[in-house]
Amino acid sequence: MNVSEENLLKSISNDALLDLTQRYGQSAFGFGPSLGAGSPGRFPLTPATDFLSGQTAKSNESGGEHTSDDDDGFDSLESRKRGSPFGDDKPGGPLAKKSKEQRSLRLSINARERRRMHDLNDALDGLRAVIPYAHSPSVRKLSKIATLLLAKNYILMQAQALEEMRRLVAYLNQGQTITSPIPTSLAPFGQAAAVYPFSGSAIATCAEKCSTYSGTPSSLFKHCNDKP
DNA sequence: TAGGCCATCTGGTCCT
DNA sequence: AGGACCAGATGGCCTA
Repeated sequence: MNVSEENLLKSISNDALLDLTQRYGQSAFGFGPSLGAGSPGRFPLTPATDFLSGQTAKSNESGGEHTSDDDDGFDSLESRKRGSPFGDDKPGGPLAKKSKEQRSLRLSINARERRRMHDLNDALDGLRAVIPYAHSPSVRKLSKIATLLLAKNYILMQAQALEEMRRLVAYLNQGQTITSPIPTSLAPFGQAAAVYPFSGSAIATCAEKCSTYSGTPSSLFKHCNDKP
């Protein structure tokens, strides 16, 4: 991945954070409105434990979700519905010339693989559910690769936010007081503005970001219906 | 219509 | 031996 793509993901994740903040409020991120009156929504802290527990719950769900679809009936049905590229249940298919035992084994392996991929997709859906991005019907579902890249960026940003908070706590523990509102030049929050490279209006449109990173040949903008 | 994304099948490899 | 994992191939669907 090149540098511009990383910048792009940074912009997407920050936009997504703002989107969630606006729709669900700061309480959705695990801290109250009293923190940082001068920068509302700038530091959406999600406790790592919550994030992890949410994933675990989803993982358990998906684990027991597909325990009954490993029969051949499901196999054929799904193959037809999705459009099996090999048509293995047709008379002229590749499995037709194999013995009944081999065919049965192959169908069993196919069903297992299908179930495995479904579990993987369930896990990806769980990841999409906890990643802050626009979940509205007008926005296309994140692709698999975009989901993974965005999740990575989100984790990095959360780690950075946590580090900033630690620094702020350490700063406060030194016995110094901070007047309200917190000046943007204050060290712990100074980097927040650097992370979010767009206007101070706190609502950066997709169009704004697309124009900012217009030189980036990336398919990740496909979810954006607001291109300039 | 081309390209992106996806689901599925398949054979190979590794692990238990 | 059986299951998990992986990558390649293939075809369907959707969008620009």
